[in-house]
Amino acid sequence: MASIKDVAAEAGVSVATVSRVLNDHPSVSADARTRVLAAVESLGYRPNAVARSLRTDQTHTLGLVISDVLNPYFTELARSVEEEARALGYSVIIGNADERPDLQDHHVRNLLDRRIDGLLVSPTDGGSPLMLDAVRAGTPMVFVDRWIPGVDVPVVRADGRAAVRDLVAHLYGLGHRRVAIIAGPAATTTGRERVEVFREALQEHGLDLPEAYTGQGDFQAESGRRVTEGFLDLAEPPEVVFAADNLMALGALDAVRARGLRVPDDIALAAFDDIRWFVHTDPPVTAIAQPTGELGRAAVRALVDRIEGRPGESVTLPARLVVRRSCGESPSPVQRSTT
Amino acid sequence: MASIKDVAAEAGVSVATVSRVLNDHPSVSADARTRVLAAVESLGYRPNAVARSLRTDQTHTLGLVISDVLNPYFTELARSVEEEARALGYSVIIGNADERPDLQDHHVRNLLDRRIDGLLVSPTDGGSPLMLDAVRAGTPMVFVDRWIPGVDVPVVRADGRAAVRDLVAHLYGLGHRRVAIIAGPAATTTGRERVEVFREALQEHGLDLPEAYTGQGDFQAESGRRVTEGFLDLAEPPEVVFAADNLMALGALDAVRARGLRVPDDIALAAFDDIRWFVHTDPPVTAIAQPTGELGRAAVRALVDRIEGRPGESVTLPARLVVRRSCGESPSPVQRSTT
DNA sequence: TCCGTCGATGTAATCGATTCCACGAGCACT
DNA sequence: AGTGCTCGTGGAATCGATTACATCGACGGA
Repeated sequence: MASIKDVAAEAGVSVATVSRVLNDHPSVSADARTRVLAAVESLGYRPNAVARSLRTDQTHTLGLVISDVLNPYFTELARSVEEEARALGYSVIIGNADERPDLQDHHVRNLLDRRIDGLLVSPTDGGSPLMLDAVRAGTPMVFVDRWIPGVDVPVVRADGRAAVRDLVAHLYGLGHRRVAIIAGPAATTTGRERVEVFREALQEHGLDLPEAYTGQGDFQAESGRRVTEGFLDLAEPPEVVFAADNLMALGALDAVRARGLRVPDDIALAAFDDIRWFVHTDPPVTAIAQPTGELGRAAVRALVDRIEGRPGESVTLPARLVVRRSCGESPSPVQRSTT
Repeated sequence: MASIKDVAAEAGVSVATVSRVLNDHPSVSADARTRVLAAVESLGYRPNAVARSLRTDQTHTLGLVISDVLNPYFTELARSVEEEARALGYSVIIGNADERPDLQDHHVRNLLDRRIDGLLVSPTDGGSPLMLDAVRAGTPMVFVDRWIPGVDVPVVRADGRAAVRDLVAHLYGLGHRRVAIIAGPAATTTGRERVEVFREALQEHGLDLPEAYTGQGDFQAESGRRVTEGFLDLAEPPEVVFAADNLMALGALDAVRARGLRVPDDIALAAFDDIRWFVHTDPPVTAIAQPTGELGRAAVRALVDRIEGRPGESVTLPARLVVRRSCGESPSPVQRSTT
């Protein structure tokens, strides 16, 4: 592959001049410029990004460590992140942690070794020493969706409080009283927070969330299935199950279907995270929708701000309830969506 | 960030010795080794992958350019690719072409500029000059799922011929005679091939696939919706629609639902690519399942073989039909799956 | 005419690693 | 004792870019 030296030789100038043309530095003659460009063209020269990065100490690359690629919420996030980054002149390297702290660390280490300019993370756990070190060392970082409390890093996330309150009101209005949750890992902020917010909202209606009705999941489908099985095995199963993410809701559907039961007649279901498929499931699933694309874009903007020396602020956007049929038919015509 | 020089100074040896320890070269004394390792530890030193790549001309990185991240088939593929690559000591950089040739070229160029060791592509079109140049220049490459005919690059893919034949037999057995397809872009091999195979299978039953019943889609949901609308507007709509991928099937479901019609009573539906959600859609969708994970792993193995100087062969694995309820109830108990 | 300035260019240092080559010490063999 | 190993080590070149600094010619003003 042709290097800058080959171009210089072909154009009959020095490598410095070639570099100046390529980075459109002002002081280069029109004549030299055209000769260099012709040489670039004829050799099919492309600058070596590795060499450039070594010299300039910039890779124009962002690292994105997401919790689970198989989760449509995160793939949509990844997509919007890449789009916005591209618009700002950056590329993105994605690492999939698969909800495993060790894999998360593997990817963070790998990305740091590659000297990415900044890191976007939705942490799977309470904060590995590795990540804390990176923050301390001054690596530009932004948390998205989930975060690590007590670390001075901007957080871009959705606030589900109002939507969860709407959901509980909806459930209450349909007559449901025995309500259960499939929680995410307690090591994650979203894992804890969604349970707390849900419990508070229930209390406002005088309902509580007993131990037996809080199942511990890990945000992946299999755990949703397992926890739901447990609920169905209880002497008095819940009337509704709220899954803290879409994959655990999928697992819950699996469990219900495996027993030959029906949603919502035998047991109702709601989920955090709305995805396109929920419109077409049997029945369509009531869910809390996050402004996923906007979150991804805001996170990139915050990170690039940090990288380029501007402040880079936290952003919180509201989530909203999308009512469908999985919790039962509304007696009154409340807001109903089919999209 | 500490460099190899800092480590050398701290350990009281030369950079050459540090490098030897790090790459466990045999001829280095036990004493020097322990001093170096201690220095590495105390400085928290991590080798700069950028510098290393520049010197060795290896990045230990594979590029993966996929057609659409929002397609669960491709995210599953991406996941298995990353897993296998990691096992073999490589990282993966994913580029999402979003079914757009220009974006595909953008990513290919970006990856080549980064001097990735090899490229895994499922091309969105018939072959951009850029990609052909890369092949000619000797970049190790492997096509996965889709390929470009006439280019000497290993192809790892599923053969859907038998499964499509099974599908047609199934449809025929259920009494369907007016059969339509939502095709993928003619510029892609899978786009063309699935139509041809389907048409051939129909002919074996004496059925044909008229022009009006072959809709042109682009593998994305919106096109599936649009084409299905067209079918439903016909004076004599088809009895079955076969979508050439899962996203177009989703779009078809959208169209059917928007008219207040039901699958399979008003119109039956089948899809290429099976995904978890198809079990829970209303109704569960009959689909052709590819061995996605195995394809991803085989593709990585073939690519790494090429990179490391071994042959690296094409692989074709069979797809299989998974019958569910979206084409109507089987009169006879044929193979039926609920998973 | 001379000097200062400016524009265009080249030389060489530099980034952080790897690796070829040279060198000295220690040891075995003759 | 001299020769020829091997082993451990350091010096320095190298990868492909960017960029500080030096140089040189032209030109304008005094």
